[in-house]
Amino acid sequence: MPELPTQYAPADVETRSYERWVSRGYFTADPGEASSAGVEPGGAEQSGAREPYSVVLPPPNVTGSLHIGHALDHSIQDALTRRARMRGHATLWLPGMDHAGIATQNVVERELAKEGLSRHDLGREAFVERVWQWKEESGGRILGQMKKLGDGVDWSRERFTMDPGLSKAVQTIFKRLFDDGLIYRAERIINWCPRCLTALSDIEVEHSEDEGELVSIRYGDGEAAIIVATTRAETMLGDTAVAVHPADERYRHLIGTEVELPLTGRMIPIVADEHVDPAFGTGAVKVTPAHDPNDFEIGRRHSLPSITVMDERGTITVHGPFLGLDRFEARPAVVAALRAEGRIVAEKRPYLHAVGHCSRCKTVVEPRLSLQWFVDVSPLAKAAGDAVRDGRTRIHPPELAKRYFDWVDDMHDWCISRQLWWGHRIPVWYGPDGEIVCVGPDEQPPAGYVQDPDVLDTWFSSGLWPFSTLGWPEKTADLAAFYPTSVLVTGYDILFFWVARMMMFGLYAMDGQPPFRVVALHGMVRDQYGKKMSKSFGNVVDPLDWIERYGADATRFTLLRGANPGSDVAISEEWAAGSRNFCNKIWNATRFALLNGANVAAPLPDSAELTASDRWILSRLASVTASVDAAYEEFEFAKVADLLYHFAWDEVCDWYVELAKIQIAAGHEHTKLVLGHVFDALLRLLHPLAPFVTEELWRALSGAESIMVAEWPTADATRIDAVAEAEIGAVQNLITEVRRFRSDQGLKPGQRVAARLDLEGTPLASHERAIRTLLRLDEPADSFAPTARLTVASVVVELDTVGAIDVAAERKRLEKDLATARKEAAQSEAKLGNEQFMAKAPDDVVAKVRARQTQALADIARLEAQLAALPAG
RNA sequence: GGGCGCUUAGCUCAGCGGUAGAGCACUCGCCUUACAAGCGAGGGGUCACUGGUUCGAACCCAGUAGCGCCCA
Repeated sequence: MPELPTQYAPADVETRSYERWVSRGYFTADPGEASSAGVEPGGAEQSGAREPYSVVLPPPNVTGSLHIGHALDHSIQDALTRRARMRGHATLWLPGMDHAGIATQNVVERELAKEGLSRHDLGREAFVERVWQWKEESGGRILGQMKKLGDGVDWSRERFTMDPGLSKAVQTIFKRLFDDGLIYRAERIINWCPRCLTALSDIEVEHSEDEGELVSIRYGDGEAAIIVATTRAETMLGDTAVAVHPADERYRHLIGTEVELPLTGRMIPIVADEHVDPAFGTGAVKVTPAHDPNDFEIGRRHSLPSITVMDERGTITVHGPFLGLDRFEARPAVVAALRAEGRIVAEKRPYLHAVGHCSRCKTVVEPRLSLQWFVDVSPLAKAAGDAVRDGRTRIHPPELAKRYFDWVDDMHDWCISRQLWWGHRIPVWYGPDGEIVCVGPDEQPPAGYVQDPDVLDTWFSSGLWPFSTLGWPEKTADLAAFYPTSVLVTGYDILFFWVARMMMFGLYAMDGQPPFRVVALHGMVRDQYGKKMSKSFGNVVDPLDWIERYGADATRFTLLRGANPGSDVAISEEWAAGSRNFCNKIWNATRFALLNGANVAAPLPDSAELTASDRWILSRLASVTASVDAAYEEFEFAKVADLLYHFAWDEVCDWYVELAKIQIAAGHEHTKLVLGHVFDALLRLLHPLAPFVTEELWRALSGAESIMVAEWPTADATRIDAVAEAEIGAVQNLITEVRRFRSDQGLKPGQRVAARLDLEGTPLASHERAIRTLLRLDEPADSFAPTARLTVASVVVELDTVGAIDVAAERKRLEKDLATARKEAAQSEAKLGNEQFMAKAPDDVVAKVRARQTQALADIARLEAQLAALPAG
């Protein structure tokens, strides 16, 4: 057995343990051992069969790095999969990354810009080659972070969304959707980023309340004049109508007439449309079909022309004076020109309104009319909703399911083409005469055809993640064994976009089998004041920094200890230090057990051969084990961590270890077996939360290879022992009371005091030795002359404090206790005197109150007597 | 504008019908041979507000206020 230092040094053990786990293949899943039955996450029963338990890691963006939110997400998955392995499941935790089309391309373009180059200077092929180089570098950093965290992922199955196999999956499903008529090409208004120069889907647009302007403009003159309000005056150059509500009396006479569009001299019609809100502004709206999604719909209904007035960079392309101006320069210029003509009726500035921004670069998104590829999501979204409605997939916590339904039940068609170079190229080829051919993975395009230059949205490939990573479309052993996955662990922030997409594709590709049995959602990591972490605020925690300073176990434990289902996690430096202290506590307690010959090998004796202390801690262990299992079922990691923290520290360390010392000194050899058993179980229970420290200690304790392959403890109900729990509870109570007296009296902890205990006939009778030792009470000599007398639950303790006792302190104490007892007596008396209460409250509640009253009255009598007996002053 | 959630000790959060809890922070005393990253003791809360239901409400219901998130 190696000597353990008195302080746990995480850095010494973490790298070593991790490398050993990997080299021994503990993380590597074996589908051959998995039955196809599947198992509920958490697992209801410990089964003899190697039932599969599978989790796919939500793939981080290859171009980023792991932040503390990832650390939380990973800690949860690691805890679940480590426990599943210990429970005997054929366990897979599959890692990987996604190619993050826009983000990655942006990063590499920025690099190029430093060299004074653009991607066009390199050309598509060379640029993509360059992105792959960056991917290796950036991805490697993430892998290093995962190892530091201790992630027990199956590295042999690491995947990347651009891998050949996953690319084949993309092409396969594209072809299937295309052939089923669920992918189509159409000219629509899409979200366009004029900086990234690509289309975006709805979810890649972030809305914020921004300050803008609301300008009211008079179109036409005299009788025929009509006033419209807009936040985007520059788009008036592309107006092709004014719309009013058909029932709006103010404008009824104008419907069907034409009005002159200022600055342009064009005549545009006034049309009636149900979708105009008569209550908003003047009730008349300008219609710019090429630059607004709502206007586009109005245009379609009324067969209006679309006039595009900006190019892909947001530069005005029409009407002399404004030609070449950026859209934000054009806006004031257009307003000024209108004002010069006396057409500005009102201006409101600043005007708060919702503005969409590119989620990648924050540029204001421009609604743009363009030809793009779309997925018709209606049948897919319906299926995705139904799978949750009928319980094939459970969203946890269930309150969040509503958000999922809100999204999938009202989903717009999904724009999947991106004008980028980095990504999966759209597998559609165009013939010389406008023919369109979708090419499957094993097919060749006809000669002379040209492939669509665009690539697919990254979410298109990450939506396939739960099965493309397992080998789909091939019928692999992994797919058979591990799909559907047991649980998806992710933040509630991407519930609707990523999760919904995986649900849609999984159900579509896998014959109605959803990709997960459970979606377990966690919250965001926040700082100690509940504030969002942000670079500008300077409150960001780097997980690697914490791992270095407090250890990976402490970092993980801090996160898990705050992880209540679906709610945010607040963390701080001080709590990380607290977790480190806890690891150190476990370290030293186990060190104590080892130094005292804790024995794991031999079986535990029957209860009859054990002391009450032994039976008590084993009873507590059984309860705690059962509670931990129950908490895992509900993904209540905070509860798991809390249960084990308190059991380990308050019960095992503070009491059992102290009692065990006394038993060992008295020659109770079986204590070593109990110590061994308790620490063995405790370390195994803690292992999923704190893998490194538990591995190091457990190997020393057991002499076995690795705690990773040890069995998960089972709650032994036969060890539940109410008698022992009551007995030790009484011991704790007595000891605490006497310690309180000692503390009040200013007696130093180490100072020995003579005392007479009368424990005859009480449950404490067999614990006199422990009580005297823990309280440092000597046997009374013949000359014993007590100076103080305490009564604790009918046990009388007389002490000779050697010298005058602090009467004032004692009086204060007694008066405080007396006040508490009186309050208690008054409360219970009021209840017992209440006829309604006596008539309607359940018997056990009445009995409890009665017992409380009896106790309170006894306490009052005792305390009053003690106060009366105190010397004056 | 629509929807959801939150408000409990200084801070972060549990508790969700029957005596208000935890961690950290705070006060006092201790190097008591596993651990000072520790040990012992202690102080601290009209459970946002107003009504209602109930024998009994932090907990259930209604309303009010403040905060947060999502969607438009």
